[in-house]
This record gives sequence, structure tokens and C-alpha cells, in this order.
Amino acid sequence: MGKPNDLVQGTLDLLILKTLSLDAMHGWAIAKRIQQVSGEVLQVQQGSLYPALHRLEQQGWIKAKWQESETGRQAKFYALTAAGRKQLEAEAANWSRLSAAINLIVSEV
Amino acid sequence: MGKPNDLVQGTLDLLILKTLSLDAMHGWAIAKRIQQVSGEVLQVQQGSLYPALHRLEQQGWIKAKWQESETGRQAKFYALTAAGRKQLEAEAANWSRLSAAINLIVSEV
DNA sequence: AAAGTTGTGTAGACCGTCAAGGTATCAAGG
DNA sequence: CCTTGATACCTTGACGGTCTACACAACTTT
Repeated sequence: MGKPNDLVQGTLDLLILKTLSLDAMHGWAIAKRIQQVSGEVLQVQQGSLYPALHRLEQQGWIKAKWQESETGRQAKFYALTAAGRKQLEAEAANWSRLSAAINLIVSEV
Repeated sequence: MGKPNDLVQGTLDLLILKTLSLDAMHGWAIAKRIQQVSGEVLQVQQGSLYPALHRLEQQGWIKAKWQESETGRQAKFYALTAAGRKQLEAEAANWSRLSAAINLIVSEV
């Protein structure tokens, strides 16, 4: 099933921020949730996930805290910051703008 | 105007193929047309355009022919091949699939 | 004469993703 | 007890598409 690309380049930050806006969770859970909600279409590789999380944390858009996971193990829970909420809005707007523009082309007659 | 990214990474091939499916045209005109049809949202830089055209030609999806442009100058006109039409279908389907999946996440409540 | 438009092209840097590996803990099955 | 699989974190290196910034050429406009 894994088609050529499992992600659209540049949208991972948006996906993570949006997912975290619903609930704080750890990296592993974020990946699982994106995969599940997208109907198994989007696959987040760990080599994409963790660098992205560190990137977002460094930008101050998310904040990490070690906590016990549902399975009783220590896991790094990420939560959206205020700046992250703003960034999410900006990225979501940008995505709408760009995907709408692309659809204009694709549906051209 | 010029936001961070003028394109969504990985969609340029689709945009070019789709544009050429309506009419054979030269590179410069392709870029202008994408920009115009998208309402000036999508900007195709020359450093993206020409490599992409060469890539597509090498894949056998488009074919070049020198012809006189509307302004009376020589220009390289590109036309979609049969394989290119197939590729366009595949890329369009993939875009639908992926963008729909992303929208599922983004519009999550 | 200079500047702008059309038109093609390249070089190098940038950066996000992917493939592939590593570490560790815990649960379940043989 | 030992292995397998799931959970959970992480890094390294390669890859590839896009961007910035150039260069070149011909023709038009100011």
C-alpha cells in the first residue's frame, strides 16, 4: 500500500500542530493518530517525525514534558503553546490557499 | 504576496502536466499560465521550471519541439505524450488522495 | 542608450523526507 | 527462559525538489 510518498512535503508541521491542538500527546501517538484519522493514507516515518518535533519545539510552537503514557511507560508528551496555536492558524490558512490554487489548475477545463 | 513557499513541494509535475494537457506550450507560457490561473498564488520560479521540464521530458511524459512563439521568436513547445497523459491521471489521483487525507486532519474536531 | 520583456538555461545552497539503523522496556507465547 | 512483537525514543546519511542568483540572447519601449 505504501505509495511513492507517504506525505506531502511541507505539511507535516501542520499535521502535527493540528493533532496537538486537540490533545497533548507523545510522538508515537501523534504518528498513529495521523495515520488512523487519514484512513491509513498518511504514514509518518520516525525519521520524519522526531526531527519535526524537535524543529517545532525549538521554534517554541510546542513544549515537551515527560509523563507516563497509557501503557505505564515514560513518554515525551508534547503540548501546543500559544505561539504554536498562532502558527497552526497560519499554516492552515496557507494550506487552504495553496491547495485551493492547485485545485483550480487541476480542475481546469 | 510572495509567501515562504510559492509551491507545494512535489506538485509542480502535476501542474505542468495538467497545463500541457489543455494545450501545447513553451516553458515561459506554462509558468505564466499556472500563475494566472491560480490567481497569482502559485509562482513558478525558473530554477524550478526548467529542471522540471527536463525531468518530465526525460521520463517521456512530455516532448519538445522548437517552434515560433506568439511573439515571433523561437521557443521550445512542449506537448503531452500518451505516457504523460497516464502519468497525469496518476498524479491527479494521488493529489486528490493525499490532499483529502490532509483535509481530514485539518478539519478534525 | 537604457531598461524592460520574452525566453532558455545552470550552479549551488537549502531543507524536509525517507531508509535504515540503534537503544530500551514491557507483554505474551512457545 | 527466551524470543517475538509492540511501544517509545532517537540519529545518520542519502535523496530530490525548490529557491536564489546568476548568465545569455533577441526584441521592444522609453
